[in-house]
Amino acid sequence: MSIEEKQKPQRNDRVTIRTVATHAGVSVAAVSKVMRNAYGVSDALRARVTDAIETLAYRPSRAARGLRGRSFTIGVLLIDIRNPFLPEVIAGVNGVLAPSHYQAMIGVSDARVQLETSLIESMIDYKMDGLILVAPRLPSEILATFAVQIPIVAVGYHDASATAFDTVNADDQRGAEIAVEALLACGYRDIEMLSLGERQGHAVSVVRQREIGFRRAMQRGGLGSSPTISKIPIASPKREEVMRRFLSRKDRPRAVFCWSDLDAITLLSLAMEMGVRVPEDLAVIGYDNSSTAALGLVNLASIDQSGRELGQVATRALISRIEGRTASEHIFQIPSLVSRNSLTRFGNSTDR
Amino acid sequence: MSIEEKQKPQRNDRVTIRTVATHAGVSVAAVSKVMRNAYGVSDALRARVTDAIETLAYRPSRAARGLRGRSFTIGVLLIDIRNPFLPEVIAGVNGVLAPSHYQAMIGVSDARVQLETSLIESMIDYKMDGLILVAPRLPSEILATFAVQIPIVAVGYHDASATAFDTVNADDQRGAEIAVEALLACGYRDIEMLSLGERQGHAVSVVRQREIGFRRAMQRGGLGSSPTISKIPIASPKREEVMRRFLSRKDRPRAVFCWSDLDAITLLSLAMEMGVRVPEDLAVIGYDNSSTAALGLVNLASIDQSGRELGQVATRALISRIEGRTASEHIFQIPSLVSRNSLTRFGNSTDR
DNA sequence: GACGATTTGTAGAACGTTCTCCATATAACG
DNA sequence: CGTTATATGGAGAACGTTCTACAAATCGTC
Repeated sequence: MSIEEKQKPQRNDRVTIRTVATHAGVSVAAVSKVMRNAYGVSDALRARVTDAIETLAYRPSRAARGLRGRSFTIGVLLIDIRNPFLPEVIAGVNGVLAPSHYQAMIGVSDARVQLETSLIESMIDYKMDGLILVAPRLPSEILATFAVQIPIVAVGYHDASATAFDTVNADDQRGAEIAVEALLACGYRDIEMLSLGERQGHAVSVVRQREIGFRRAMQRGGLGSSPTISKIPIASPKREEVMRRFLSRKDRPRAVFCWSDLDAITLLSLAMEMGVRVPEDLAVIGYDNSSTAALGLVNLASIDQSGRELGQVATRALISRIEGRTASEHIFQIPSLVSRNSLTRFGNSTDR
Repeated sequence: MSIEEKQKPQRNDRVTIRTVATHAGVSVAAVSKVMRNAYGVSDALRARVTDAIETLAYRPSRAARGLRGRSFTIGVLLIDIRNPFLPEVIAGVNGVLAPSHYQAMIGVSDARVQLETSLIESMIDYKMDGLILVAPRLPSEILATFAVQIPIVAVGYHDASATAFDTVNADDQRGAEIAVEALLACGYRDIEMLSLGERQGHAVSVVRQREIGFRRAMQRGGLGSSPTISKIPIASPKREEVMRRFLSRKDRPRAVFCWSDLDAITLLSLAMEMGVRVPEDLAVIGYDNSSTAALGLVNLASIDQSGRELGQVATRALISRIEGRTASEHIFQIPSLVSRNSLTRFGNSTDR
């Protein structure tokens, strides 16, 4: 006896392309032609078939489609679903896809390379039409092998030399520069970056790019050739502990640039608890301009990189690639500063 | 000429079950049997096939599997990806699924019934093995028709009388009661609820359930038979305006229960901006115990309903249903109160 | 050593599409 | 009217699995 024993009570007679064909009194091929609006269909035939489709409420099986042709599905891979920046990207993707006949299916890899690989493989095995990978961890060579099998657009993945797939990025180096420039403009000289302590941090990741931008801007501002970059672990318990230690350091810098709002907001919160005044004692600037940062309660200055727009652009690129483009594209968006109270006390006296 | 013209440059010779069979010197059926670990396979054969699979790095096509048998994929449908509660549910689902051979594919309906329907249909058409619907908008009868075609577990959908599908819920009525009881215990008598202004708010939705619980607890506390419930629109611009108006009402209540942290946090923020002190002028209690609520900066009391746990339970229920259970199950979790400064000033004087 | 029972492996028909030929029917043209 | 082009519809072979039926081999058992 196998474990896989299953009963099938519901002999749910599905409406297939054959049902439609019979009902309309035409061949299966004819129906298929109408569905794909292929060449060689008279108006009369089309009308008849369309009618039958309507009355039978026929939907082509995606599984069967995938087996033979295209499935009209695009796969989206997210590293993480907790970071509020990622949902923004999804919103952008869905926005562009909504009026089309494409649909998005999302996989979440939780930053595990193993799972990331298997999800990408699954999406290929489903014969999806294309993939949008948001901040993937896999090295470029691996992505290239996948890209042979399926059109791929990588978002938040800095590899402008990739020829097999497209990339869509905000200019993270520039974003970090803008942050530093803003801090400099406020007169701060003693600046540190709080970055992400990744294990396999590869150069293509947005975090590393921001570090590069940070270093360059600091140098350009004449603040030494190797400014301090502290790493915050992503795991929860140690994370707060490290931040607390940072805040109570007696050589704590006057201003800090965080790689993400996620960290910046936690930092703000801990600062308040520990009696470190922001921005009087410590100026903070984040990255992503998440909706939480915009709250009056939080009031965190941040670098805006419109995830929604990134999602839109990536989707359009993917569709154009699905439709035949083969030369790779590497698109850049320019981020911008959103100044708020965590940077410097402004004119409007919202009492915090 | 059709629009659908596509070139196929990559004749990427896929490793199929046939390749494996040839390589191992056995029949296709034999390989299939090993894959499904079905009855009637000798150890020798199994070893040979497993070897071949290994060396060829064979992965069965999900599309083809879907066409004939099961696809080992379960679909998850989210109304919304912005509400940080939803990602928690996903985390729970992924946690349970990770060690199994199942994978989750997520669709986001953005609360549009149209899109919700078409995503569910797609998932069925992909021959996914089961569906987890998180707070679906579709009426129960419609879900029942879908449930005939595919195992379904609905999360955050109060219909204990459904026989065709399972439901997994936190007891939202009880949650609201707990919130009111907490406010009563603090001595507040003048309590209002800020609920969600849904268009097609149906009785099965969590929001309506919380309203019911709110009403009952208020009555039980002797605070009138029809306590005030204000509706906050979900659309962004009007939303803040309505909240501001609420805050500046001169008959503003002493305490307020928000249907979601999402609203509660915005309210807290606007209150600060407008000089309404929390909790001295207004006590606030939210729902979901999101990570933002836990921030010292926000310090919002909230009802905890562990989305992660909900996701886990739902996934286990779904798997058991996929594996043959037919009687429907309706599972309840009991939410709990997380008390914080927005409710009443506590002993620990974190200066806010 | 004959005969049923059991174990092990295979052939081949689905599943629901797409899409490449073909076979007509009709139009155009000299 | 014959010939060629063009427009329209259909047959049927994939696609990569699963799974039922069946054949062959092995094992007891009397």
